[in-house]
Formats: sequence, C-alpha cells, structure tokens
Amino acid sequence: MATGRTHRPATRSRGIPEATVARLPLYLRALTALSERSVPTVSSEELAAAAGVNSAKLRKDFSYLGSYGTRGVGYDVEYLVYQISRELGLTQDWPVVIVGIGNLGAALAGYGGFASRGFRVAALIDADPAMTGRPVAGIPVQHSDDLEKIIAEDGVSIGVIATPAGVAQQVCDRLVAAGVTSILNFAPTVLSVPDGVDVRKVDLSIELQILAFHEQRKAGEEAGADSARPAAPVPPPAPRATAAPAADGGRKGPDGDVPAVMPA
Amino acid sequence: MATGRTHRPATRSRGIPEATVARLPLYLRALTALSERSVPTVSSEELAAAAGVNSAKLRKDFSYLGSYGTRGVGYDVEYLVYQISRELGLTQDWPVVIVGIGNLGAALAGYGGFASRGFRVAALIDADPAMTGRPVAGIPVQHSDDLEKIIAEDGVSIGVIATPAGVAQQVCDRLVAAGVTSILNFAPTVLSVPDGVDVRKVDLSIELQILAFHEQRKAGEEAGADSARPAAPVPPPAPRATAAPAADGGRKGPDGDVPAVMPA
DNA sequence: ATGTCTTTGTGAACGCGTGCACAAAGATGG
DNA sequence: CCATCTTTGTGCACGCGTTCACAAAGACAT
Repeated sequence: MATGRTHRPATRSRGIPEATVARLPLYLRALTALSERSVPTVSSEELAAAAGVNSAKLRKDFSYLGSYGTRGVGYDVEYLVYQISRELGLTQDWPVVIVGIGNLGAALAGYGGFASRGFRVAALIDADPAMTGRPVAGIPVQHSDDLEKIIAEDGVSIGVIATPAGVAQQVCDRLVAAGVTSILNFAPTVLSVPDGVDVRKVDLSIELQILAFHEQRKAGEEAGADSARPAAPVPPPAPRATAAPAADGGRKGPDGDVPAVMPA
Repeated sequence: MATGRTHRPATRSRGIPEATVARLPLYLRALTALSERSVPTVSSEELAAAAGVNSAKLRKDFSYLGSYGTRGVGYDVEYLVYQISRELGLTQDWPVVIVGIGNLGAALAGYGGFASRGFRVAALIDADPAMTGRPVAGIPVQHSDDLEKIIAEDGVSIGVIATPAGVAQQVCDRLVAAGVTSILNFAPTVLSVPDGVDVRKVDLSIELQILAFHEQRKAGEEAGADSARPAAPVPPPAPRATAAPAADGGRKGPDGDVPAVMPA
C-alpha cells in the first residue's frame, strides 16, 4: 500500500469518502477490462470479485456517485466507465512533470498506465547536466533550471518527485512555488507543503517492512515464544543528564535519510 | 499510497493494530536519521513532527510495543531503533526475489532502501532469455525456468512482482507454490492467493488518479457548478435484453489489463 | 526531601469505514 | 395484469482508528 494523504484530515470532499475515492480507480480498471471484452453489463457481485472487494462495499461506493445501476440487471459497463472517469477527473488531460530521472524516474516515464488514464508526461526534469537533452522513453530530459518555466508554460498542476531524499524538499518547494498543487512523492522523506497542496507518497521500502512484520509473525507462530534470539536486547539505558534540545532549524526536516531513491 | 492488504481482514496480529504496523517504518526512518546525527533522545512531539504524524498517535503506537519512554525526558533513540527493528523483523536477513526485470524491476534492484533495512536481493528473474546472465545493479539476471530452484535454495519467502499484468497471476502462483508467503505486487492486477499468503500492492497509476480527483475538486471549487462540460453525458442507456453471464473461467481474473508495467 | 516542571501512557469519546441483511425496484414470464 | 425472481440501494450495528485531555511518573532544582 502506498500510504497517506497529508492535509485535509478527514474532510470527505463533497460527500464522497476518501476510502471510496481510493477504490474508484480499482473499479475503473476492472470495468475497462470488461469493456474491452465487450461485456455490456455486470452485477455488483461480479464486478466486486474482479476488483477484489466486497460487493456490499462496491454498491455503497457507487451509491455515493448516484444511482447508476438497474435493479435485477446490474450496471451498464460503458456508462459506469464514463461516470467514474468523470468523477475522477480523467475526462480531461493532466500534464505531469517527473523530476529526477534515475532508474525509477525512467521507469515512470515509460509507464503505460499513465497515458491510458489521461495523464500526459509533459516533461522530464533532472539536475544532472549530463542528462539534459538525452531522450528517455522518447522524451528529452530538461534541466532543472527550467523547472519554473516548464510548469508555467504547460500549465502543469501535478508533479512526481523521484529524486534522492536529500533534495526532495527543495524540489517540492520549487514545484509548489511554480504552481503545482498535487505531488506524488517517491523519495523517502516527509514533505511539508502549504495548505491546499496534496501530497501522496509511495515508499517501496515501507511496503517490504510491513510484509516482513507479518512474515516474522507467521514464522514465529509456533516457535520460540518471546525470547530474544538476537544478541543484544539492550536494557533500557540510563538516560543522559540533559535532554538534547535537537534544535531543528525550521522545517527542513529529516532530509538526510540514508539511501536515495535514485542517484539521478 | 500503496494500498491494501488482502486477507486477514482485520485480525490485529497480537495486539498491534495494522495501522500502527504501517507507521512503524515511518518512525524507524525518522529515528535512523536522528541516530545518525547522534541525537540521544527525542520527545514524542519532536519525533511526531519528523514523521509527519500526530504526537498522541505516536505515543499510542509505541504503547503497543511496551513502555519504552521516560516521562519528562522522551525516548532513547538507539533503544527505540532497536525495538522497532526487532518488532518489524528487520534484525534478521530477508532474501527477496524480484521477478520481471524491466525498467521498474531494474529500479527496484538498484534501490538502496532495501539493503539498509535488512532486505537482500537474492535474485533477479526474468522470462526473456536475452536478459539471462546480464547483470542489473550488479546482480546477474536468471531465467524464470529456474524460479522454483532459486526460491528453494535461498529460502526466499518474499517475492516482488514487476512483470506485465498479463503474466502476474501465473508468476504469483509459481512463487506461492515454491514457498513464497509474502508478495509485493507492482502489476496492475488483483492477485488471488491462498490463505496464509500476504499480498501488498503498489499501483502507480492509482495514486495519480486519486490526486487528479482532488485536483479537479480544487479547480472546480468556484467555477461551473455541476453542468457537464465534456461532450457526452450519455443518458442512462436502455438495458439489453439478456444480461451477459460473463462466464469467467475459474479465477484467472481480469488479467488482460491495458498496459503492462514493463515490457520486460 | 520536597516542589515544580516536563513528558509519557492511557481512558474515553467520537467519527469513519465495513458488512449484514432486507426492503424496494425493476425485469421477465405467463 | 399479476407473480416471481434477480439485483440494487441503504438502514443499521459494530469495530477500528484517531484525537483529546489528564493523571501518573519521573527528572531536576533548591
């Protein structure tokens, strides 16, 4: 799971719960597949199975959008595809910039799932002059000096950050200052942004750590009870005299995280 | 946000809530950064700010692990790093295989965040014979014919799927049959797995779609009220005579999704 | 030793999300 | 036109997660 929204604590935007919004793309994908097989209608049961969710949940989700089903029959596939697309804002074109063209940035640039959903890679941006002009996935990389100009000219409102963690906040600041109001962050850092800007983050290592937790549980289910096998349990240490004030200069935050996503 | 667990509906594993488990890696990252700056202790307030969460939430999260703080002082950084690492199972070595070495698979193979958290890339596997033997991120790619052998020999229990959507379920089945019990799925498909196997998925395009939803809302906040600007609202269509049975052959599911993550 | 000050740990209230179960709606057949 | 059958849409209850607010615990100064 890529996690967390940032601001907008629980403000269900106009009656559509966040949890529902997060599932709409799932339904859309399943519906698109059905559409390509020319299936005219689906029941909530079938569609729920295809999307991997509960059918009651799916019906309730759709009920937030309106009454688009027909009792005794199901949902019209094409119509539902359109309605969900419209609700998600995919009927319009969304120019996107990707900043940080390392391995990950390059993978994102070539990802087919974007274009097919109305997202258009407007520009690839990297700080390395050696990258400038080199085509990645058919798009020439531009230097980060031109970041503001690119965003302004193309009217970009969505930015993807695939830089090393150390520079992610700076990049974020520049994107926001230039007019970007939605950011997808792949750098392992907590970004701070002003109100009105949405941030979603994807941290690959976090997902693995969650899996490891469950894996460990499965392994230790019927084994050694609780005795610490590793060497040093380290008893609760004697606290130092003065608590470190940890004078953090403003909001620069914990940028210097260990590994960078990409050496860019 | 990478989303969703699959099975184990809400079974809080041994008293630690899922939501808390999902945040532990976040705390660990912030603590590691502090540790590298040789900060001896942190208050819940400071650490919460660094991790981007509420301080009360953080304290409650830690309370599930035990009473590791000192009132009036805060938490000992090193000790907490150790405790969280142990809880997440990061004190042991986790061999991981990555299947599907396209752009994304290659990016994952070179991702520094894995090794530093106790994850070791045991093998890279791809179905393309042309890839076999070629080193990616210093690790030679092996052919998928040897998948079962590799998993058995290395005792791999965690698999990463970065293949095109069309083959993800087959790959998943082979991984599970070979003994893998945790899967991180990057392919845009719903994987079906037997009980006891954990699946987490990361869908890049879903994250963007969620951002687009909020972006659209922000844009249309004070504009045209509800009148559909796009061309075809498509009135609720006249339903066909017979509902399509959509005879789905078993659980193969909606594999043929539009774009593949990687042409591998 | 006593008082003050800081910070943890948690009881309790609240809100969101989920899932059950069923009534209403419509299709279909006679 | 009526009966039956399917499937939606939703009222309701329950449980998890979040947040507030505060008492208890310990550090520190005098």
